[in-house]
Amino acid sequence: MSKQVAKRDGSQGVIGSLELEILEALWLRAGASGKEVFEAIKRRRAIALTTVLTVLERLTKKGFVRRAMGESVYLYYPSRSRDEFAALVSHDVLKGIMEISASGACASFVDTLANVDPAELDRLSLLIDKKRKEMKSGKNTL
Amino acid sequence: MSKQVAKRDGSQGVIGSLELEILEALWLRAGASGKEVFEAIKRRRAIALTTVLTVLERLTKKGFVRRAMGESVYLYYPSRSRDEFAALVSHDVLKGIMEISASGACASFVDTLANVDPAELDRLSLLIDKKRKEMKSGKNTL
DNA sequence: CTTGACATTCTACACTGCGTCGAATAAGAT
DNA sequence: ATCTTATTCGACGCAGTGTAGAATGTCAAG
Repeated sequence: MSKQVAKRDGSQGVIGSLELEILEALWLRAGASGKEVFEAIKRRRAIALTTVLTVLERLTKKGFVRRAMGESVYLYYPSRSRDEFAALVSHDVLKGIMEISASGACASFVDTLANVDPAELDRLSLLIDKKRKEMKSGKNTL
Repeated sequence: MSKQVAKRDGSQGVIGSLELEILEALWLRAGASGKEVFEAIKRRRAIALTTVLTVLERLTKKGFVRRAMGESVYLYYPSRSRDEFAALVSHDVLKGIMEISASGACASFVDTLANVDPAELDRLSLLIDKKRKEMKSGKNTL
């Protein structure tokens, strides 16, 4: 139902902060054990091992993390690269926002990108051009 | 703490589906009474008047809607245009996603935009150019 | 002044996602 | 068997959202 910026109704509103923290840890250290991830997070703040394990499990259930038995303990791997992950989680929310107002979304996107990583503006331009060509040629095949 | 795609911890994960539905109603019909909004929503699905009123109040509290006394009943107005709203709610989530991976966010953005509103791609190009100029000139003033 | 009709506010329940863990259980090592 | 470490279960709390009935306020007709 309704546009997709919305939470509830199946769309899962991005991701939680600890989940992300843990993903970051795994991107740095793929193939870490639960305990290792725990140690990494613990360095920054108080947290219990089981908390980390629980979240690791939830991430696995969501498909963002994959688990495999190591020599003696389970090891966790991010199942998507940073880029893939970012693209994936942004898709729904982006779509929802664009359906409200594509131009508003664009404005906000450019502003934010200019703040976060100005150099990326150039690459964005190239991406757009590439996309346009892609669409033009695609049109004939449809 | 941590990046801002996350919910909880202050970032408010976009917006709910009914909230959005009601905002849409107000964008079409600014200055509607609670009852009128209710009628509009009711046309599409079963819902109680008080539900609509409650959400209208929450939206008011969040600053997305403003209320003023009409001749005999309160009237509700969107306090931001579609565009403004879209830009606003996208800002945080965009920032969070870009901090994970700007290039992933860009890729997803272009793809999604191409799907939702291809014509907007051109305008996005222009926006980027404009932004770049703006930044070049701004640099000297800093 | 009393009664109704309508408008607005209060209060509250349910459900979900996420952060948070302790307790229970399993699997080895000694 | 027992001690240790790894993994799983089950729970709690909290916030945001959808949901709406009950209570209260307001005002005009009788």
